[in-house]
Amino acid sequence: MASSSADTKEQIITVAERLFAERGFAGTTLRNVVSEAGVNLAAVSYHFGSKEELFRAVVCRFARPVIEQELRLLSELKAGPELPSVEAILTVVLKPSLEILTQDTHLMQAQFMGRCRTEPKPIQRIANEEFAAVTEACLDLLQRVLPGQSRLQLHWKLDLVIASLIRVLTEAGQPYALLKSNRPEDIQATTQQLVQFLSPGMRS
Amino acid sequence: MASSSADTKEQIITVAERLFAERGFAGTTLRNVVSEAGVNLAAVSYHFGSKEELFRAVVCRFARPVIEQELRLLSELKAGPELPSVEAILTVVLKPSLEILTQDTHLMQAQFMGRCRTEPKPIQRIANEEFAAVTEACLDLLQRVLPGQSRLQLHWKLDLVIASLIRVLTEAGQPYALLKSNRPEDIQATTQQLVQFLSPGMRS
DNA sequence: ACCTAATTAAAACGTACGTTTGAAAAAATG
DNA sequence: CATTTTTTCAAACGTACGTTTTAATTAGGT
Repeated sequence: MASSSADTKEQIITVAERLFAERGFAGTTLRNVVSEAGVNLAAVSYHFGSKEELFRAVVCRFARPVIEQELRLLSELKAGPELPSVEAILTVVLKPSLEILTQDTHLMQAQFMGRCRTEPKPIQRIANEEFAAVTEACLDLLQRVLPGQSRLQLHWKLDLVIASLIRVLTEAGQPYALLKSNRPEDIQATTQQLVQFLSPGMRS
Repeated sequence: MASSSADTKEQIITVAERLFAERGFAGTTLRNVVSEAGVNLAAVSYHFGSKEELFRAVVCRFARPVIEQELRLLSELKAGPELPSVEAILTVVLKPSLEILTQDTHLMQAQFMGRCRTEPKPIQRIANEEFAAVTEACLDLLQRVLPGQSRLQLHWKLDLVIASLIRVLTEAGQPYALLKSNRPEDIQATTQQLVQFLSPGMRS
Protein backbone atom coordinates (compact mmCIF):
# COMPACT_ATOMS: atom_id res chain seq x y z
CA MET A 1 0.00 0.00 0.00
CA ALA A 2 1.23 3.47 -0.86
CA SER A 3 -0.01 6.90 -1.80
CA SER A 4 -2.31 5.65 -4.50
CA SER A 5 -4.62 3.67 -2.27
CA ALA A 6 -4.64 6.29 0.44
CA ASP A 7 -5.34 9.05 -2.07
CA THR A 8 -8.32 7.21 -3.48
CA LYS A 9 -9.77 6.68 -0.03
CA GLU A 10 -9.31 10.30 1.00
CA GLN A 11 -10.66 11.56 -2.30
CA ILE A 12 -13.81 9.52 -1.85
CA ILE A 13 -14.30 10.75 1.71
CA THR A 14 -13.75 14.36 0.67
CA VAL A 15 -16.29 14.25 -2.12
CA ALA A 16 -18.77 12.19 -0.09
CA GLU A 17 -18.55 14.72 2.73
CA ARG A 18 -19.61 17.51 0.42
CA LEU A 19 -22.39 15.57 -1.28
CA PHE A 20 -23.79 14.17 1.97
CA ALA A 21 -23.76 17.74 3.30
CA GLU A 22 -25.56 19.13 0.28
CA ARG A 23 -28.05 16.35 -0.44
CA GLY A 24 -28.22 14.13 2.62
CA PHE A 25 -27.56 10.41 2.85
CA ALA A 26 -30.46 9.19 0.72
CA GLY A 27 -30.04 12.02 -1.78
CA THR A 28 -26.43 11.15 -2.48
CA THR A 29 -25.59 8.32 -4.85
CA LEU A 30 -22.31 6.45 -4.93
CA ARG A 31 -22.17 7.09 -8.65
CA ASN A 32 -22.23 10.84 -7.96
CA VAL A 33 -19.40 10.39 -5.51
CA VAL A 34 -17.09 8.31 -7.67
CA SER A 35 -17.83 10.44 -10.70
CA GLU A 36 -16.72 13.65 -8.96
CA ALA A 37 -13.88 11.89 -7.20
CA GLY A 38 -12.59 10.49 -10.47
CA VAL A 39 -12.39 6.93 -9.20
CA ASN A 40 -14.07 3.68 -10.08
CA LEU A 41 -17.46 2.76 -8.65
CA ALA A 42 -16.17 -0.46 -7.14
CA ALA A 43 -13.59 1.49 -5.13
CA VAL A 44 -16.27 2.36 -2.57
CA SER A 45 -17.13 -1.25 -1.89
CA TYR A 46 -13.48 -2.17 -1.88
CA HIS A 47 -12.33 0.52 0.57
CA PHE A 48 -15.40 0.97 2.76
CA GLY A 49 -17.67 -2.02 2.23
CA SER A 50 -20.93 -0.14 1.93
CA LYS A 51 -22.52 3.29 1.62
CA GLU A 52 -23.26 3.35 5.34
CA GLU A 53 -19.67 2.54 6.23
CA LEU A 54 -18.57 5.35 3.94
CA PHE A 55 -20.80 7.70 5.92
CA ARG A 56 -19.17 6.51 9.13
CA ALA A 57 -15.73 7.13 7.64
CA VAL A 58 -16.72 10.69 6.80
CA VAL A 59 -17.99 11.27 10.33
CA CYS A 60 -14.83 9.90 11.89
CA ARG A 61 -12.42 11.93 9.77
CA PHE A 62 -14.04 15.29 10.42
CA ALA A 63 -15.21 14.72 13.99
CA ARG A 64 -12.05 13.39 15.57
CA PRO A 65 -9.97 16.60 15.67
CA VAL A 66 -12.97 18.68 16.81
CA ILE A 67 -13.79 16.25 19.59
CA GLU A 68 -10.20 16.04 20.77
CA GLN A 69 -9.88 19.80 20.98
CA GLU A 70 -13.20 20.22 22.75
CA LEU A 71 -12.40 17.56 25.35
CA ARG A 72 -8.99 19.11 25.95
CA LEU A 73 -10.45 22.61 26.42
CA LEU A 74 -13.20 21.29 28.68
CA SER A 75 -10.76 19.49 30.95
CA GLU A 76 -8.64 22.64 31.10
CA LEU A 77 -11.68 24.58 32.27
CA LYS A 78 -12.45 21.85 34.76
CA ALA A 79 -8.93 21.85 36.17
CA GLY A 80 -8.79 25.63 36.49
CA PRO A 81 -8.50 27.32 39.89
CA GLU A 82 -12.08 28.61 39.90
CA LEU A 83 -15.44 27.85 38.34
CA PRO A 84 -15.59 28.94 34.70
CA SER A 85 -18.29 31.30 33.42
CA VAL A 86 -21.17 30.12 31.26
CA GLU A 87 -19.65 32.20 28.49
CA ALA A 88 -16.37 30.31 28.75
CA ILE A 89 -18.13 26.94 28.50
CA LEU A 90 -20.20 27.95 25.50
CA THR A 91 -17.12 29.31 23.81
CA VAL A 92 -15.49 25.91 24.15
CA VAL A 93 -18.54 24.26 22.60
CA LEU A 94 -18.87 26.73 19.76
CA LYS A 95 -15.42 27.89 18.81
CA PRO A 96 -13.66 24.64 17.82
CA SER A 97 -16.50 23.78 15.47
CA LEU A 98 -16.46 27.25 13.99
CA GLU A 99 -12.69 27.32 13.82
CA ILE A 100 -12.30 24.12 11.90
CA LEU A 101 -13.50 26.14 8.97
CA THR A 102 -10.38 28.25 9.04
CA GLN A 103 -8.31 25.16 8.39
CA ASP A 104 -10.22 24.23 5.27
CA THR A 105 -11.21 26.26 2.30
CA HIS A 106 -14.80 25.12 2.40
CA LEU A 107 -17.69 24.92 4.80
CA MET A 108 -18.62 21.40 3.89
CA GLN A 109 -17.67 19.70 7.13
CA ALA A 110 -19.92 22.09 8.99
CA GLN A 111 -22.89 21.54 6.75
CA PHE A 112 -22.26 17.84 6.97
CA MET A 113 -22.45 18.11 10.75
CA GLY A 114 -25.87 19.67 10.40
CA ARG A 115 -26.99 16.88 8.14
CA CYS A 116 -26.07 14.29 10.74
CA ARG A 117 -28.85 15.56 12.99
CA THR A 118 -31.67 15.28 10.50
CA GLU A 119 -30.87 11.95 8.92
CA PRO A 120 -32.95 8.90 9.80
CA LYS A 121 -32.10 7.53 13.23
CA PRO A 122 -29.72 4.73 12.15
CA ILE A 123 -27.55 7.26 10.29
CA GLN A 124 -27.91 9.83 13.06
CA ARG A 125 -26.57 7.39 15.63
CA ILE A 126 -23.26 7.13 13.82
CA ALA A 127 -22.54 10.78 14.56
CA ASN A 128 -24.15 10.85 18.00
CA GLU A 129 -21.91 8.04 19.21
CA GLU A 130 -18.83 10.02 18.22
CA PHE A 131 -19.90 13.17 20.05
CA ALA A 132 -21.38 11.54 23.15
CA ALA A 133 -18.26 12.06 25.26
CA VAL A 134 -18.18 15.80 24.57
CA THR A 135 -21.84 16.20 25.47
CA GLU A 136 -21.43 14.41 28.77
CA ALA A 137 -18.28 16.28 29.75
CA CYS A 138 -19.94 19.56 28.92
CA LEU A 139 -23.05 18.74 30.93
CA ASP A 140 -20.92 17.76 33.92
CA LEU A 141 -19.26 21.14 33.87
CA LEU A 142 -22.49 23.07 33.31
CA GLN A 143 -24.10 21.33 36.24
CA ARG A 144 -21.34 22.54 38.51
CA VAL A 145 -21.60 26.10 37.27
CA LEU A 146 -25.40 26.23 37.32
CA PRO A 147 -26.35 23.99 40.26
CA GLY A 148 -29.85 25.45 40.39
CA GLN A 149 -30.91 23.74 37.18
CA SER A 150 -31.63 20.07 36.60
CA ARG A 151 -29.45 18.04 34.28
CA LEU A 152 -32.45 17.52 32.06
CA GLN A 153 -32.95 21.25 31.72
CA LEU A 154 -29.29 21.81 30.95
CA HIS A 155 -29.49 18.98 28.46
CA TRP A 156 -32.15 20.55 26.27
CA LYS A 157 -30.57 23.97 26.59
CA LEU A 158 -27.23 22.62 25.44
CA ASP A 159 -29.07 20.84 22.66
CA LEU A 160 -30.50 24.17 21.50
CA VAL A 161 -27.03 25.72 21.65
CA ILE A 162 -25.82 23.01 19.29
CA ALA A 163 -28.90 23.52 17.11
CA SER A 164 -28.02 27.21 16.82
CA LEU A 165 -24.41 26.42 16.04
CA ILE A 166 -25.42 24.04 13.33
CA ARG A 167 -27.89 26.47 11.86
CA VAL A 168 -25.18 29.13 11.71
CA LEU A 169 -22.81 26.70 10.04
CA THR A 170 -25.43 25.45 7.61
CA GLU A 171 -26.42 28.91 6.49
CA ALA A 172 -22.87 30.26 6.44
CA GLY A 173 -22.19 32.44 3.45
CA GLN A 174 -25.84 33.17 2.70
CA PRO A 175 -26.66 36.88 2.32
CA TYR A 176 -28.43 37.31 5.67
CA ALA A 177 -26.29 34.79 7.58
CA LEU A 178 -24.40 35.48 10.76
CA LEU A 179 -21.20 33.86 9.57
CA LYS A 180 -20.03 35.67 6.46
CA SER A 181 -16.84 33.77 5.67
CA ASN A 182 -14.23 31.51 7.20
CA ARG A 183 -11.77 34.34 7.82
CA PRO A 184 -10.46 34.25 11.39
CA GLU A 185 -11.97 37.63 12.27
CA ASP A 186 -15.41 36.51 11.08
CA ILE A 187 -15.09 33.31 13.10
CA GLN A 188 -14.14 35.30 16.18
CA ALA A 189 -16.99 37.78 15.75
CA THR A 190 -19.51 35.02 15.12
CA THR A 191 -18.40 33.11 18.20
CA GLN A 192 -18.77 36.19 20.34
CA GLN A 193 -22.22 37.08 19.01
CA LEU A 194 -23.45 33.52 19.44
CA VAL A 195 -22.13 33.33 22.99
CA GLN A 196 -23.79 36.64 23.79
CA PHE A 197 -27.04 35.50 22.24
CA LEU A 198 -27.17 32.16 24.05
CA SER A 199 -25.50 32.70 27.44
CA PRO A 200 -28.29 34.72 29.12
CA GLY A 201 -30.79 31.99 28.35
CA MET A 202 -28.52 29.32 29.81
CA ARG A 203 -28.80 31.01 33.20
CA SER A 204 -32.58 30.70 32.84
CA MET B 1 -66.14 14.27 -7.52
CA ALA B 2 -67.19 13.29 -4.05
CA SER B 3 -65.84 11.94 -0.83
CA SER B 4 -63.95 9.12 -2.48
CA SER B 5 -61.60 11.30 -4.48
CA ALA B 6 -61.09 13.77 -1.67
CA ASP B 7 -60.40 10.99 0.80
CA THR B 8 -57.73 9.48 -1.41
CA LYS B 9 -56.00 12.84 -1.80
CA GLU B 10 -56.07 13.60 1.91
CA GLN B 11 -54.93 10.10 2.78
CA ILE B 12 -51.94 10.44 0.49
CA ILE B 13 -51.02 13.83 1.95
CA THR B 14 -51.35 12.54 5.50
CA VAL B 15 -49.10 9.56 4.94
CA ALA B 16 -46.63 11.53 2.83
CA GLU B 17 -46.36 14.13 5.58
CA ARG B 18 -45.29 11.51 8.07
CA LEU B 19 -42.86 9.75 5.77
CA PHE B 20 -41.28 12.98 4.50
CA ALA B 21 -40.89 13.99 8.14
CA GLU B 22 -39.26 10.72 9.13
CA ARG B 23 -37.10 10.02 6.09
CA GLY B 24 -36.84 13.25 4.11
CA PHE B 25 -37.78 13.86 0.50
CA ALA B 26 -35.21 11.60 -1.13
CA GLY B 27 -35.61 8.91 1.50
CA THR B 28 -39.33 8.60 0.92
CA THR B 29 -40.63 6.55 -2.00
CA LEU B 30 -44.05 6.91 -3.54
CA ARG B 31 -44.48 3.17 -3.18
CA ASN B 32 -44.04 3.52 0.59
CA VAL B 33 -46.67 6.25 0.58
CA VAL B 34 -49.32 4.46 -1.44
CA SER B 35 -48.69 1.21 0.38
CA GLU B 36 -49.35 2.78 3.79
CA ALA B 37 -52.16 4.91 2.45
CA GLY B 38 -53.86 1.90 0.93
CA VAL B 39 -54.25 3.47 -2.48
CA ASN B 40 -52.94 2.72 -5.93
CA LEU B 41 -49.53 3.94 -7.04
CA ALA B 42 -50.95 5.81 -10.02
CA ALA B 43 -53.15 7.88 -7.71
CA VAL B 44 -50.17 10.10 -6.89
CA SER B 45 -49.53 11.01 -10.49
CA TYR B 46 -53.25 11.43 -11.08
CA HIS B 47 -53.92 13.73 -8.13
CA PHE B 48 -50.62 15.60 -7.79
CA GLY B 49 -48.68 15.12 -11.02
CA SER B 50 -45.30 14.39 -9.45
CA LYS B 51 -43.48 13.66 -6.20
CA GLU B 52 -42.39 17.29 -5.93
CA GLU B 53 -45.94 18.56 -6.34
CA LEU B 54 -47.02 16.14 -3.62
CA PHE B 55 -44.42 17.71 -1.35
CA ARG B 56 -45.85 21.14 -2.14
CA ALA B 57 -49.35 19.90 -1.32
CA VAL B 58 -48.13 18.67 2.06
CA VAL B 59 -46.49 22.03 2.80
CA CYS B 60 -49.60 23.97 1.86
CA ARG B 61 -52.01 21.90 3.91
CA PHE B 62 -50.06 22.10 7.16
CA ALA B 63 -48.61 25.61 6.78
CA ARG B 64 -51.72 27.56 5.86
CA PRO B 65 -53.50 27.54 9.25
CA VAL B 66 -50.24 28.22 11.12
CA ILE B 67 -49.36 31.14 8.89
CA GLU B 68 -52.84 32.63 9.10
CA GLN B 69 -52.83 32.50 12.88
CA GLU B 70 -49.34 33.94 13.16
CA LEU B 71 -50.12 36.83 10.81
CA ARG B 72 -53.32 37.58 12.71
CA LEU B 73 -51.56 37.59 16.09
CA LEU B 74 -48.74 39.73 14.74
CA SER B 75 -51.10 42.35 13.37
CA GLU B 76 -52.94 42.39 16.69
CA LEU B 77 -49.66 43.12 18.47
CA LYS B 78 -48.89 45.77 15.89
CA ALA B 79 -52.28 47.49 16.34
CA GLY B 80 -52.08 47.44 20.13
CA PRO B 81 -51.93 50.66 22.13
CA GLU B 82 -48.28 50.26 23.10
CA LEU B 83 -45.14 48.52 21.90
CA PRO B 84 -45.21 44.79 22.65
CA SER B 85 -42.46 43.06 24.63
CA VAL B 86 -39.89 40.82 23.04
CA GLU B 87 -41.47 37.98 24.97
CA ALA B 88 -44.86 38.67 23.40
CA ILE B 89 -43.42 38.63 19.89
CA LEU B 90 -41.52 35.39 20.45
CA THR B 91 -44.63 33.83 21.92
CA VAL B 92 -46.49 34.62 18.71
CA VAL B 93 -43.73 33.00 16.68
CA LEU B 94 -43.46 29.91 18.84
CA LYS B 95 -46.88 29.14 20.23
CA PRO B 96 -48.97 28.59 17.07
CA SER B 97 -46.43 26.13 15.74
CA LEU B 98 -46.32 24.34 19.07
CA GLU B 99 -50.07 24.45 19.44
CA ILE B 100 -50.90 22.90 16.13
CA LEU B 101 -49.83 19.69 17.80
CA THR B 102 -52.77 19.84 20.14
CA GLN B 103 -55.12 19.64 17.19
CA ASP B 104 -53.56 16.45 15.87
CA THR B 105 -52.72 13.24 17.55
CA HIS B 106 -49.19 13.16 16.18
CA LEU B 107 -46.13 15.32 15.95
CA MET B 108 -45.61 14.70 12.28
CA GLN B 109 -46.40 18.13 10.94
CA ALA B 110 -43.81 19.58 13.25
CA GLN B 111 -41.11 17.17 12.27
CA PHE B 112 -42.03 17.75 8.66
CA MET B 113 -41.46 21.46 9.22
CA GLY B 114 -37.97 20.69 10.44
CA ARG B 115 -37.30 18.59 7.39
CA CYS B 116 -38.19 21.47 5.11
CA ARG B 117 -35.12 23.38 6.29
CA THR B 118 -32.59 20.67 5.56
CA GLU B 119 -33.81 19.48 2.20
CA PRO B 120 -31.92 20.45 -0.94
CA LYS B 121 -32.55 24.06 -1.94
CA PRO B 122 -35.26 23.42 -4.58
CA ILE B 123 -37.36 21.55 -2.03
CA GLN B 124 -36.54 24.02 0.72
CA ARG B 125 -37.83 26.93 -1.37
CA ILE B 126 -41.31 25.43 -1.47
CA ALA B 127 -41.64 25.89 2.28
CA ASN B 128 -39.70 29.17 2.49
CA GLU B 129 -42.03 30.83 0.01
CA GLU B 130 -45.02 29.94 2.16
CA PHE B 131 -43.52 31.37 5.34
CA ALA B 132 -41.89 34.48 3.86
CA ALA B 133 -44.77 36.79 4.83
CA VAL B 134 -44.59 35.75 8.49
CA THR B 135 -40.86 36.32 8.65
CA GLU B 136 -41.12 39.81 7.20
CA ALA B 137 -44.01 40.85 9.42
CA CYS B 138 -42.17 39.59 12.45
CA LEU B 139 -38.97 41.42 11.55
CA ASP B 140 -40.90 44.65 11.03
CA LEU B 141 -42.28 44.41 14.52
CA LEU B 142 -38.97 43.41 16.11
CA GLN B 143 -37.24 46.36 14.49
CA ARG B 144 -39.71 48.73 16.14
CA VAL B 145 -39.26 47.14 19.55
CA LEU B 146 -35.48 46.87 19.34
CA PRO B 147 -34.44 49.92 17.32
CA GLY B 148 -30.85 49.63 18.47
CA GLN B 149 -30.22 46.52 16.38
CA SER B 150 -29.85 46.24 12.62
CA ARG B 151 -32.39 44.32 10.59
CA LEU B 152 -29.63 41.90 9.62
CA GLN B 153 -28.86 41.19 13.25
CA LEU B 154 -32.52 40.66 14.05
CA HIS B 155 -32.77 38.44 10.99
CA TRP B 156 -30.19 35.91 12.13
CA LYS B 157 -31.46 36.01 15.69
CA LEU B 158 -35.00 35.27 14.54
CA ASP B 159 -33.55 32.54 12.36
CA LEU B 160 -31.97 30.95 15.45
CA VAL B 161 -35.27 31.23 17.29
CA ILE B 162 -36.90 29.25 14.49
CA ALA B 163 -34.01 26.80 14.53
CA SER B 164 -34.59 26.22 18.24
CA LEU B 165 -38.32 25.83 17.72
CA ILE B 166 -37.75 23.26 15.01
CA ARG B 167 -35.23 21.38 17.09
CA VAL B 168 -37.72 21.20 19.95
CA LEU B 169 -40.41 19.95 17.59
CA THR B 170 -38.14 17.45 15.92
CA GLU B 171 -36.97 15.93 19.18
CA ALA B 172 -40.38 16.05 20.80
CA GLY B 173 -41.16 12.92 22.76
CA GLN B 174 -37.52 11.81 23.11
CA PRO B 175 -36.44 11.00 26.66
CA TYR B 176 -34.38 14.16 27.24
CA ALA B 177 -36.52 16.46 25.09
CA LEU B 178 -38.06 19.70 26.23
CA LEU B 179 -41.48 18.93 24.79
CA LYS B 180 -42.76 15.76 26.41
CA SER B 181 -46.15 15.42 24.73
CA ASN B 182 -48.79 17.39 22.86
CA ARG B 183 -50.96 17.91 25.92
CA PRO B 184 -51.94 21.56 26.28
CA GLU B 185 -50.11 21.99 29.58
CA ASP B 186 -46.88 20.63 28.07
CA ILE B 187 -47.27 22.98 25.10
CA GLN B 188 -47.78 25.91 27.43
CA ALA B 189 -44.79 25.02 29.61
CA THR B 190 -42.56 24.47 26.60
CA THR B 191 -43.54 27.79 25.06
CA GLN B 192 -42.74 29.58 28.29
CA GLN B 193 -39.37 27.90 28.73
CA LEU B 194 -38.40 28.57 25.14
CA VAL B 195 -39.41 32.22 25.38
CA GLN B 196 -37.43 32.57 28.60
CA PHE B 197 -34.42 30.88 27.05
CA LEU B 198 -34.41 32.99 23.88
CA SER B 199 -35.70 36.42 24.87
CA PRO B 200 -32.64 37.67 26.77
CA GLY B 201 -30.45 36.97 23.77
CA MET B 202 -32.78 38.86 21.46
CA ARG B 203 -32.12 42.03 23.41
CA SER B 204 -28.39 41.50 22.70
C1' DA C 1 -81.34 3.97 -16.98
C1' DC C 2 -77.87 5.97 -20.00
C1' DC C 3 -74.05 8.43 -21.03
C1' DT C 4 -70.21 11.08 -19.83
C1' DA C 5 -66.56 12.29 -17.01
C1' DA C 6 -63.83 11.34 -12.97
C1' DT C 7 -61.39 8.02 -10.46
C1' DT C 8 -59.10 3.59 -9.49
C1' DA C 9 -56.45 -0.40 -10.84
C1' DA C 10 -52.77 -3.61 -12.74
C1' DA C 11 -48.98 -3.76 -15.41
C1' DA C 12 -45.19 -2.15 -17.68
C1' DC C 13 -42.05 1.79 -19.04
C1' DG C 14 -37.09 3.23 -18.95
C1' DT C 15 -33.70 4.61 -15.66
C1' DA C 16 -30.80 4.46 -11.78
C1' DC C 17 -29.68 2.46 -7.51
C1' DG C 18 -26.07 -0.32 -4.20
C1' DT C 19 -23.41 -4.13 -4.67
C1' DT C 20 -20.73 -8.04 -6.81
C1' DT C 21 -17.81 -10.24 -10.12
C1' DG C 22 -13.62 -11.53 -12.46
C1' DA C 23 -9.97 -10.09 -14.97
C1' DA C 24 -6.28 -6.47 -15.74
C1' DA C 25 -2.92 -3.42 -13.78
C1' DA C 26 0.16 -1.79 -10.22
C1' DA C 27 2.87 -2.24 -6.04
C1' DA C 28 5.12 -4.71 -2.69
C1' DT C 29 7.76 -8.75 -1.28
C1' DG C 30 11.38 -12.12 -1.51
C1' DC D 1 13.09 -10.75 -11.72
C1' DA D 2 9.47 -13.68 -10.47
C1' DT D 3 5.64 -13.91 -7.47
C1' DT D 4 2.37 -12.62 -4.46
C1' DT D 5 -0.68 -9.12 -2.77
C1' DT D 6 -3.15 -4.96 -3.29
C1' DT D 7 -5.67 -1.94 -6.03
C1' DT D 8 -8.23 -0.54 -10.22
C1' DC D 9 -11.46 -1.27 -13.83
C1' DA D 10 -15.46 -2.41 -16.98
C1' DA D 11 -19.37 -4.85 -16.88
C1' DA D 12 -23.16 -6.89 -15.03
C1' DC D 13 -26.10 -8.34 -11.00
C1' DG D 14 -30.91 -7.98 -9.08
C1' DT D 15 -33.85 -4.55 -7.18
C1' DA D 16 -36.46 -0.46 -6.77
C1' DC D 17 -37.36 4.04 -8.34
C1' DG D 18 -40.84 7.85 -10.56
C1' DT D 19 -43.80 7.92 -14.15
C1' DT D 20 -46.95 6.35 -17.99
C1' DT D 21 -50.25 3.60 -20.20
C1' DT D 22 -54.52 1.26 -20.90
C1' DA D 23 -58.48 -0.65 -19.28
C1' DA D 24 -61.92 -1.34 -15.56
C1' DT D 25 -64.72 0.87 -12.34
C1' DT D 26 -67.35 4.36 -10.09
C1' DA D 27 -70.16 8.41 -9.51
C1' DG D 28 -73.07 12.47 -11.48
C1' DG D 29 -76.05 14.82 -14.66
C1' DT D 30 -80.12 14.59 -17.55
